[in-house]
Amino acid sequence: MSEKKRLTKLPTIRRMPMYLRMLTKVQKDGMLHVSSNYLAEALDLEAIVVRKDLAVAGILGKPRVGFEVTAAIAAIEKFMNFNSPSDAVLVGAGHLGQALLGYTGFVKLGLNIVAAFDSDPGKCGQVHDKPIYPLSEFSERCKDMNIHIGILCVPGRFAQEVTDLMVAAGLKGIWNFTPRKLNVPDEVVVQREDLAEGLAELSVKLSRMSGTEV
Amino acid sequence: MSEKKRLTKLPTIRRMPMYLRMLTKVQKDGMLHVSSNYLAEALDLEAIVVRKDLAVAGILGKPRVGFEVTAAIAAIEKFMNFNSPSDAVLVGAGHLGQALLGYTGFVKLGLNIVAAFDSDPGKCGQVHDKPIYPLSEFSERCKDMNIHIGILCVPGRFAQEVTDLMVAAGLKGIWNFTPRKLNVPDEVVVQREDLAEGLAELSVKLSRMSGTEV
DNA sequence: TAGATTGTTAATCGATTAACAATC
DNA sequence: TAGATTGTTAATCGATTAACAATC
Repeated sequence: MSEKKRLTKLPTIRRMPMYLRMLTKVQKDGMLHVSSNYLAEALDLEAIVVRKDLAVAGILGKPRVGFEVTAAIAAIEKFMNFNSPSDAVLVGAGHLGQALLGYTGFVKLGLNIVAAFDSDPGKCGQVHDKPIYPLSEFSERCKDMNIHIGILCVPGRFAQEVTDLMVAAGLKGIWNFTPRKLNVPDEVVVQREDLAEGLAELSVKLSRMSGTEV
Repeated sequence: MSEKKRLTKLPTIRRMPMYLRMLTKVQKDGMLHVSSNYLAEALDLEAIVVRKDLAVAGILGKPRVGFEVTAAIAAIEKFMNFNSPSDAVLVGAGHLGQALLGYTGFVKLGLNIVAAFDSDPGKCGQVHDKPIYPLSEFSERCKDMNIHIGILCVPGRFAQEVTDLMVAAGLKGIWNFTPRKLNVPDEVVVQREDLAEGLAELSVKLSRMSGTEV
């Protein structure tokens, strides 16, 4: 029903982890309620943005009181499906790969990295309590574990090759940390993560600051 | 002059590194000219977006011919100031820090990471040909080297503390890889890099794919 | 010349921001 | 009650997309 219900805009979606983090902090601090104004201040946003975003996740506040912290946390987790984490695998256990592998915060955001793969046998073994397998075992293990999400941390020149492997193993989503465009079938989702974008933004903001307009 | 000239929109700025990469590749392949259509196809964009963006960087093409590859590369590099890299330092030589330290692609984008710092003496030494100094030497070394950009890769709970150190050392831009909001004076620019945003986007796209609308 | 590809100008779309009545 | 804070509705802003004349 309501098949054509309006799709939530992406900027709002992308802000959800921020709200969740801040609400959790605020909860730890013992606050039972929080105003949009408080959250906005703490997150460098406008209060109206916070209210609109929370409304999207089904969170309504009370005038004079604000938003109930615990309920808001629960609502975001439900809305974003953070409570039923998906298992994921990572390919490319270099520094970046290991950094992601060791980051414990993803589980709270619905992502559970269960294993990594690397073509270098020397990298195989155990890192951050996560097993690293030879890439040759990729397809078999993914199917065994019923994996749907892959994290791509290999050098750019191997990006498409490993992507093909991921698609063949039945993965449905690829988090792409290489600066390459990946060719995938329509039913596979690719999320690019290109640090160069942020760097470009930073340097332009800096030159604007110092007067060297761009 | 033209102090109030229109500021280039950020989305365009963020796409510049992509164009530069693709143009460089195309150049290596021996192409002298390239059409907006070709670039769009290769980068998953619309041709009109490519043309508008390139125009912003001062690159004009010729009907029937397209854009001159070498000139376009030069124009982007000039527009983005990629040719005069800024020296930067990094704090927090964990896995993420080391990954950034080892990534050679930043120099082409105007960022030259010259050293890292870590509070753990065990981490100090040399990584990827870059020196890692004790954090206690931060301020002195930054001033000596006339550094203006800092990359923050420490655990979240140290984020503000190290930020204060950076500000005190005279840094003007901070690339923030922690999920914390940083308090800085007005004249300091902070660029957030929050992987959780991309992850949230990916998981929503995935659930949309599989019918579980969000 | 004919036609591919450009830059420009206008239209659309989507997100943010503003204004304000509702309400606890 | 008075006033802080909400949700809603409308206005603005900015980016993308569409249409098309210009031109090599």
